[in-house]
Amino acid sequence: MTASISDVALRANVSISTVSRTINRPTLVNAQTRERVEAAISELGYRPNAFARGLMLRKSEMIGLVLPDMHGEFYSEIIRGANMRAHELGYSLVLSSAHDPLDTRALVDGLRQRRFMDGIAIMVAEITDHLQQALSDLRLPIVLIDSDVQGTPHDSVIIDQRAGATAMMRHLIDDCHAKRIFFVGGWETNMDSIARLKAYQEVLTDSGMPIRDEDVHHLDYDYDTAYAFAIQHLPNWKGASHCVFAANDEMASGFVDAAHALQLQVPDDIAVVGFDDTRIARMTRPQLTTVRVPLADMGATAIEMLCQRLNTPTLPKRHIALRPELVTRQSCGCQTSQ
Amino acid sequence: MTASISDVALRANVSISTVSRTINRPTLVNAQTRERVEAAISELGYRPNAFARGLMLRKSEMIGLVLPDMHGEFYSEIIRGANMRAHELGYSLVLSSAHDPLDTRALVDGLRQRRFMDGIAIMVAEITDHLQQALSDLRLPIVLIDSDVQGTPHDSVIIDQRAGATAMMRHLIDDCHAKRIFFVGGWETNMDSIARLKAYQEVLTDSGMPIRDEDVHHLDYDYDTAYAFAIQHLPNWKGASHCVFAANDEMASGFVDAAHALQLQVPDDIAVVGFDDTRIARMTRPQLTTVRVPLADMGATAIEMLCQRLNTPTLPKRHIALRPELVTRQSCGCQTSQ
DNA sequence: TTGTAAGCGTTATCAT
DNA sequence: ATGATAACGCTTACAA
Repeated sequence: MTASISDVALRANVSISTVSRTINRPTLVNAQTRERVEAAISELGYRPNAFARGLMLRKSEMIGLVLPDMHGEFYSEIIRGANMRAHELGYSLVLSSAHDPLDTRALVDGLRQRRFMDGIAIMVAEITDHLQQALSDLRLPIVLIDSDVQGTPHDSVIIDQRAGATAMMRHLIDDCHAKRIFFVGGWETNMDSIARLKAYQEVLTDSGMPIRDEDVHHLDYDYDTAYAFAIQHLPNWKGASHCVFAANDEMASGFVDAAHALQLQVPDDIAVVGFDDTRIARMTRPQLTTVRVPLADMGATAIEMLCQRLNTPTLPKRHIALRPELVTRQSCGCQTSQ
Repeated sequence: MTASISDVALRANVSISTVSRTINRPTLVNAQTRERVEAAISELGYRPNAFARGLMLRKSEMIGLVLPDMHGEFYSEIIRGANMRAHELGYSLVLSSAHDPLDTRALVDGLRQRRFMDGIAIMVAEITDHLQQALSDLRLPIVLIDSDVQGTPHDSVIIDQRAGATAMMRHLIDDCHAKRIFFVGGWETNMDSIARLKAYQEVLTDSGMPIRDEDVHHLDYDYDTAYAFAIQHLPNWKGASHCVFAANDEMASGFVDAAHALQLQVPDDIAVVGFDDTRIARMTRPQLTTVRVPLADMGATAIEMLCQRLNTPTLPKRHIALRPELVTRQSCGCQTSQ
């Protein structure tokens, strides 16, 4: 049987309060008795029982990280960042993800079963009233990740997609002297893709360039789809100072590979840029100019905000937007053309 | 304040035992009182306190997943599989990873701080005596992931690297009629790479083909390194029925891209195959023939074994080896050459 | 500086 | 079928 606090007390010839003090407020106990107690503790291999401790202290130092899905680098980077920061702050991370990204119901049910969490960092594909309700029912500190909900009663971290896409467009026009830019987005309903498209249109307008509907297309974020699409369209799109702005690196990579298959040179016959700065960006030849999205940072920030609120519940609500960063490599042509 | 069991009892005009029964063994309580209690429960929004529950039941239904690192698809797939199975079995996953993959000390300290876990699934880069000791000190059910430790007193899941590499070699020789196969491994000390090299040598020998030292090289698993290396060596390596067997997909992809840069056709001038079947394999042109490593499955299996032991502590120790699966695509040449 | 004792919210045993 | 009551292992006034 595992030793309890009274076993230690017995062995050290003190009361259990002294043992407790030795552990939690060592300065309050006489050096000699403290030594005795510490000896007893290590001899018995005693560890305080976490349940009993939690029962008194009403906290577990565990944080729930709830994600809509777990496939791919996107989520794993968030997890990595969150885990790192949680560890630094002395918290453990309890992972939980829905099977179906859109199944908020299942997600909520999972939350209701919440066991020990002091707070929850949560990312959802779609935030319904039902979910909002469920979240407040939890009566737990909550941080929303990457959900651009206006007037949410919770803290939140998002990524400033608009700023990232704008930086890319400015680079393309100002530095690469692009004359015509094709936009290849992801699913039409995808918030990120929409934000990026908006920036595309704005910068075009601001620069006095025309917005042509036929230059905007929506695919599904997939390499193969983009490759097939590119094989069809690149022959018409090619041209000096022409550029494809893909809404993620996978599609950009598909375009580059398709260009090769068509005997087109990137960036000379057609430039291609991506978004996200995943590993793929550096594994494409030429390497992709892209926008680094601070996913790990977003995870870490979410945890940090949550812990701060745990420590100071009265803190005013905060909504933090993280800025992506332009990463220029060879696929945009500005290096070769200058 | 959050409602407790006695609040419910008060409101439903019953004793706390009846409330507890209503929740845990509903059949033992009269239908009418049960209704009253259930009404009180939902009116108060009552949820049993997990700490108190854990204190009595001596279990949390939480499982620790400990990893040496969290970068990359490798770990994220393990996490994904583990999370899925844990969820299915009604457990939550508590994540924890060392900062430095080799810092077992930090890892152990983290474990000592274990709070609520019923058991732990752990993967370590290197398993020292010190760590072994720490693991037994935990006195917790443990499953080792991907650590080929002989005579470990714990359950374990590993991947049968040997079988995977052998399948690939047989395919290359029997189906693709390769005449000469170059092996490009990862770090020389990497267990996986070593196992794959061993299989390479064995199959060569079994097939009456010579083992040439100059055909075996060790790089660092990285795309860029492989690309640079390939640019140098491919001109000498090329040849009909010549093939590069890279120990992971990243390096294989580097070889393919380098071949293109050198105006070499894959697989006709030189075939290239990889290992792991990561996304990269399908994002390389031609797509990579490779070996699918069941990472998610490994994570899931680890959790499953752990839960089984939790339920039945007397179970004999088990050591499960998961078989990788050959995935033939276009880069090996067997499709075009037949 | 140390000990006593109350209480945290459950479940489980034993009466009734 | 239901209710008292004793654990579970800990923290923390309060007393000494």
